[in-house]
Amino acid sequence: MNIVDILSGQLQACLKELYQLEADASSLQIQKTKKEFEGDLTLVVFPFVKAARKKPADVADEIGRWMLAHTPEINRYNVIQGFLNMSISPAYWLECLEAVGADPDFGLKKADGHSPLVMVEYSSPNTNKPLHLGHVRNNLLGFSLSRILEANGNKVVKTNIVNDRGIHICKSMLAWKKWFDGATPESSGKKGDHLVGDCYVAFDKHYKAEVKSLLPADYDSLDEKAQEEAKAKAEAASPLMAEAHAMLRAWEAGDKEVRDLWKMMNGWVYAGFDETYRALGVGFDKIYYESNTYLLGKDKVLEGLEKGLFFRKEDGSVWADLTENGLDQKVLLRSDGTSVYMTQDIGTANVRFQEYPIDKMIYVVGNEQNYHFKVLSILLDRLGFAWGKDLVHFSYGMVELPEGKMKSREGTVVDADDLMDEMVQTASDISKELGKLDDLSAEEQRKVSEMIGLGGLKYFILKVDPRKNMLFNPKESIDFNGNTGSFIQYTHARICSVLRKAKEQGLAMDMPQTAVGLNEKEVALIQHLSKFAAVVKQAGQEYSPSVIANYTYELVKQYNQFYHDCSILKEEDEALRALRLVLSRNVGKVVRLAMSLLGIQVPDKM
RNA sequence: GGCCCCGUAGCUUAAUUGAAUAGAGCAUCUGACUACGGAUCAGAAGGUUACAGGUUUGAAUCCUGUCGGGGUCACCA
Repeated sequence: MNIVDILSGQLQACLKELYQLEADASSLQIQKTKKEFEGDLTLVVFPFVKAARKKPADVADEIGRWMLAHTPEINRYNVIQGFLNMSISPAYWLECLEAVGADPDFGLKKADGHSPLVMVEYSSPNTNKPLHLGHVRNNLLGFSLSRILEANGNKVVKTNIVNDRGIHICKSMLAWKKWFDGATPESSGKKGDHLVGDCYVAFDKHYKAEVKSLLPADYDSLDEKAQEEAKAKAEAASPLMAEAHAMLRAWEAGDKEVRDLWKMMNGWVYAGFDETYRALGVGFDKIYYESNTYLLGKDKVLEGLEKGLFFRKEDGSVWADLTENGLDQKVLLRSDGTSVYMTQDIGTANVRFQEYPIDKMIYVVGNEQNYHFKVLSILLDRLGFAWGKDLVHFSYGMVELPEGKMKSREGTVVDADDLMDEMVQTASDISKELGKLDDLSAEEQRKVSEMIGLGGLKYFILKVDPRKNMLFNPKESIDFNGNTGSFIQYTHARICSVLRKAKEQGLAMDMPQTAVGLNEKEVALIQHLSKFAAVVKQAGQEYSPSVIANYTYELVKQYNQFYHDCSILKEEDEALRALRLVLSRNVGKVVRLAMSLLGIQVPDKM
């Protein structure tokens, strides 16, 4: 049992006895004692001062005396103003340390028959261009989130909805037909998604040139408003765009030639995406395609219309009135009866619910769609989906670059594949320069470089609070100092090395039976270590990998301080050495576990 | 303009959701190489948490206003 739970149980009894207070566990503020004070855990007593009708320090002292008398885990206490600092007995910390090693699933909760089924949607790419840095954040968050939810005892279905239809794909298709001379991934030596992305860029280039040629001769001399109008007119008159729209209509009508081209080009893209996903280390349990689901929401909307949940305007379009929720009206079906984005999401939700008994749905989608998901939640709830009201939009901020924003038009996007290659290459270069991997085979060197390069990238992105916009600096992310993935990986590799040497020398690595004294740093380390389970739980509730990341960094930092403070292998006191080896092994175990929740591999040697 | 999010050291960022002197890393400066892996460790310096009020025993955190940045307000997805 967690020490905080033990203390909070005792404190509840204490408060009842002393002040007749019924305090629930959540109202007790137990926190780690600041390092400048003596003690391990601190109770904030201010909330009880009123009921006790005494000075804060007196209340704290009274509670402290009671706790010391009734709680074997506490061996000392001191009071500073309204803060009660309690010291935990070393025997308890040793028990904790042993518990970490003894439980093979330490910190993880297994799913059982009663576990909720959570579906996590993430990635959701368009098939007209390759994945970029923004997708990387999405994929890493979605994947890590799924792992954290699993660690909390949920059954998780990872899902991806691929936006494989629409005008943007037609643009790529049209460009390929016109200007690419039958190029294929094989013939061009390009990854399929990149080739299709090139087509898209080519369309945009030609289209822009075309629009420019359609502008009136006196365009430059017009005022701003007139320029806008002239431009809109030119865009509307563009034959290229008209052709793309014609293609979309042909696609929707099931035109064989268009569909075949569409299938071929999407096939290229999927092969390319698979490669990127594999490199990133993410995956899915179920993939939905929008070409299969984009017509589905209509029935649900019409059903809602019949029930009087929605209303029809004179022109035939169907709307939801959200004014009672403080929002405005939202269109659900166009006047020609066709679906909009929102309708599709309703349809997709319906299909998912039929295929899986979902208890909770989590959408990992950028924060520019906050409004959309607010509306979706209300609509699903109205339509009777049990999880509609509580659907989670795991909203994350944009990734910016030191040079400014990523704009696909200006070519300042960072391509996911290029980025990963670059990171791995940098990791390899630095390792070689330092001569770290000299005794490994070329194959092992490549693997380790991959782990380090990708680990740096993943950790850099995951350690930041997902809600915030973040600045990605490729150079800093591969830094080997400070709060970085490689620093954590390095420490893990060194722990492995220590354990290897201990084994070679035949040193004991079991919990000593005789009493062993613990110094401050060791206690702090064990205390932090034993917090792991609580951190995983917290991360699951907040849906935030950054909680795990920052915890792991703190643990590794503490270990390094402990490591430099003592000679583990050269220690002469056998029992103490064994204890320190156990400590090292358990830190290694927890680091490996925590990193696996982030989807980051840790090498034994690097 | 309406609504939503954000503003923390020069830079990148934490803060157990309201607690003690706001914690790290980078960069800068100083120290430690008989290294069980120095891709390390110890230390210095750097803050009126955008600003102004308010609530509270206590505010980076909650409320109001101002300024600054972003997003969103399509019969696009």
